[in-house]
Amino acid sequence: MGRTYMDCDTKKQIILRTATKHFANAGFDGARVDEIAAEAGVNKAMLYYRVGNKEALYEEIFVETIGGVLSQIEKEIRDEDSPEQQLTKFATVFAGSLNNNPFIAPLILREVASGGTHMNDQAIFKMNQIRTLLATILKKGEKKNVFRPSNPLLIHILLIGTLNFYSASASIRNKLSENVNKKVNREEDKKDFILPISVVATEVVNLVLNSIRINN
Amino acid sequence: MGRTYMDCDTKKQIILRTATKHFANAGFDGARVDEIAAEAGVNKAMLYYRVGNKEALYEEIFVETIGGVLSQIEKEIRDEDSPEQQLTKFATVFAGSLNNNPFIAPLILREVASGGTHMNDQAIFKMNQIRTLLATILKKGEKKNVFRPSNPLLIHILLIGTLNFYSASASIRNKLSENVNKKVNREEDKKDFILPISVVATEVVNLVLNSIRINN
Amino acid sequence: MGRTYMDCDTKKQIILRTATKHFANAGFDGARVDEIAAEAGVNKAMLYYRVGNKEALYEEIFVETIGGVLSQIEKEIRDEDSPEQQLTKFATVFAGSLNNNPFIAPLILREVASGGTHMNDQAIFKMNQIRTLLATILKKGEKKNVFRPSNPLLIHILLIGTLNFYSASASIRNKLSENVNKKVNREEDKKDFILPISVVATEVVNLVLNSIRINN
Amino acid sequence: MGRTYMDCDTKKQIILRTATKHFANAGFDGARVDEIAAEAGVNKAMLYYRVGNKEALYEEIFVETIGGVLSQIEKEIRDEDSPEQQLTKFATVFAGSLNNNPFIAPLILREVASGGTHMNDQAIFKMNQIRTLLATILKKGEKKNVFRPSNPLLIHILLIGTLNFYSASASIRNKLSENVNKKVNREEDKKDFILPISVVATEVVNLVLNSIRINN
DNA sequence: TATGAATGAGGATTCATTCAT
DNA sequence: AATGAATGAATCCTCATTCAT
Repeated sequence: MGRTYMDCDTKKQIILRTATKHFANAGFDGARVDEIAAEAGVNKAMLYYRVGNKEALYEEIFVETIGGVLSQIEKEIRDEDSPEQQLTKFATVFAGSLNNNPFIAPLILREVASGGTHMNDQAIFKMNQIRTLLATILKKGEKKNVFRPSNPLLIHILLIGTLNFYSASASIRNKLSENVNKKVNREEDKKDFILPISVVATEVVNLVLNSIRINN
Repeated sequence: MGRTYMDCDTKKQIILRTATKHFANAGFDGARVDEIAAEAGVNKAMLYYRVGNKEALYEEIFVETIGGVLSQIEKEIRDEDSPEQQLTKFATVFAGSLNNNPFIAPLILREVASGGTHMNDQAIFKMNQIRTLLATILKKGEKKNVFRPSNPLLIHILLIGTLNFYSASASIRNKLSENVNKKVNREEDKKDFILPISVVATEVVNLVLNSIRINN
Repeated sequence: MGRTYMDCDTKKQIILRTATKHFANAGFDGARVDEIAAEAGVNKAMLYYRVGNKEALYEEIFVETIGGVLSQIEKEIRDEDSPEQQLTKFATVFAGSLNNNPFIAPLILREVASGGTHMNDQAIFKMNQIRTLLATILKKGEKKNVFRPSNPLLIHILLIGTLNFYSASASIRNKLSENVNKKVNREEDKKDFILPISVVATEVVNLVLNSIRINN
Repeated sequence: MGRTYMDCDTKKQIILRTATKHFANAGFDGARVDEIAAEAGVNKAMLYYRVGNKEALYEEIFVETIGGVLSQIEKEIRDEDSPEQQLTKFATVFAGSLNNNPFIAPLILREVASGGTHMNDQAIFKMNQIRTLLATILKKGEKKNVFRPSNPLLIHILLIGTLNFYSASASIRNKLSENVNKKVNREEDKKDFILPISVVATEVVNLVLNSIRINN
């Protein structure tokens, strides 16, 4: 019956969602299969039956997570947009993803920190597609003579690194801000710590545009 | 005899150095005390005798690592330097630290990803001092009328996030570049992936300076 | 199927029985979870799966053990018995329990010696019920004018302390008797050491009765 | 120098006193050599140098403790006393020892519970001497026709078991009394729990005397 | 005599994974 | 498909004891 299929899909989705949270919060080694199964409301053996093992579970959620970001960006960027518009969208859509799903940034940061230990080919492929997408935008701008030549990787890291770091650092920034406000009780300082990520995205992309844009 | 003291210091230093590597590579949960002890060439019980436990070991190496970066920056930045010089030094010295010690960036990224789970007060304090140092440079520039008003946290994240991400992503970038070169065998692309971090630092700081510098 | 349930119960029962022996023989700190699991024929992880941890295991067997004694006494003492009969039964049934289960006395003595370090509320409650039961018998005797007023705690300790001490001291008494008989080889002395606990119970309870009984 | 010797003796005494406390409170397996050394203010290696090992330390304090009780009883009981006086003194002096040194009872109870695992020949010898002493008093009473024939071991256990149990159970009785008083708030009940051990000794010995004394 | 350092052999507990039903 | 039970291989940590000086 369709119902059974739907139930299955749903259950799998719940497992993946729960696993994403645990892997993001605790890392691959810190996450506990028991806890994931319990929180997802499925029997542990069932989880293995459906997913394979911890490694496979991780790979699945990682690809899914990165894939989500990629498809979001691809969906929003139109061919008819100007390179400048496309670059801006790249940053803001990425930031939007991080904002909607707070587990993306920790997952990426941990994976980067570990040198991609747990990334499979699919994950590498999708990460690369994101990078390629940005490079294409920049090349297109160069061709249209609206962007100066630039190092795409540098700009990629600038955007992705900054936004991921900002997104993931929310709770550390909280700690730091508490630490600050104990001593100096300036309201302005406190405000600086709670900048929305959309603003960060805009600022960073403007910085980049100011640098590579060719004005006439 | 001084030699005895030196041996002790050395042994603890070896433990800390080895632990730093393992915690950076595998994270708190992924690191194995047994492996750290074995690689450091000390008895496991000895490690506990000197350090306390895994948590304490981690805290110690984290504070030491962050403290090293901080003191390096503090040492290099002179009062007599112009705000622009100071800002540049902030970025390049930080980048230099990451370059000399490849374990700094992964440690920071993981800590950020975990929301600072394993950071003690000392660590928070030192991280905050780095942030404060940058903010002070920016404020000074504002006062001297050479910098436009800016959000210090934003610039902090921009510099720190980008550089940490770049430093830690070395091996992932390798994977991506291999992936790229399999298909398209352009030498130029390959070059883009092996940019030295000092260059990244210079580029990023120039981006920032172009944005906040007041020209006359 | 019922069989599955029975198997489970049986396995847990085996664990508890084995643990009781080890805790009685070696105390909480002296007992080894590994040995208990091995002797019970279960995997160590299984033991944790079923019981929780060493502390919980101990608490469980202690409550079970004390509970067994209590329910035995409660079962044997009838309302229609005279206070004198009830007091006698209290002592003899308690002694019978100690006789049937040689681990009760060591468990109690160790717990008393440690100040109840490992006793949970349930254990305290059950021990108290035993005490209350005796006190009730004595009060009833007073009301019926067959017992003189007495300190119930004193009589409690007299009965319980003596019987526990006697039960647990079996092997030490053996050592002492060997020691005695090496020098003086009197058969009568040897006999004194192997008095059955039921006799001890009768003697002690008669002592008490002689003291508190009101004769007409 | 005599001073050095005195210092040594003193230090050894401190070690033994501290060890007695720890072995009484935690048992042989629960006691920690580190803690004993630390609390005694001596280096752990020094403790081993002076004492040998944990086993030897335990044996030493046990013999010393039992020996103290024995010599106290021997000192107080006079040949010229009547058997009745001697029996009374036996109980009260033993109770006095337990009262002065709260570690005696737990040590004995634990040793009894473990079947004398850690008792050496000396300890057995001294415990036996206490038993012999009582038996001698009883025999003497029989010969003088003031005591009925009795089982000396039984009376020994009655006195020693009760008093040890009472002494060691102080903190458990506290727990029970708290438990009682939560529900029934009768002052009299509370009083029953804090009977001085000297009273217990008198009561028990009177019970025994009433039973074995020949009245004319 | 005195001590900080060192260690081997455990000891409690956990965890990913599989099995039996 | 689903689950409670089972397990081997760690994993962190401790502790009595010894060593080097």
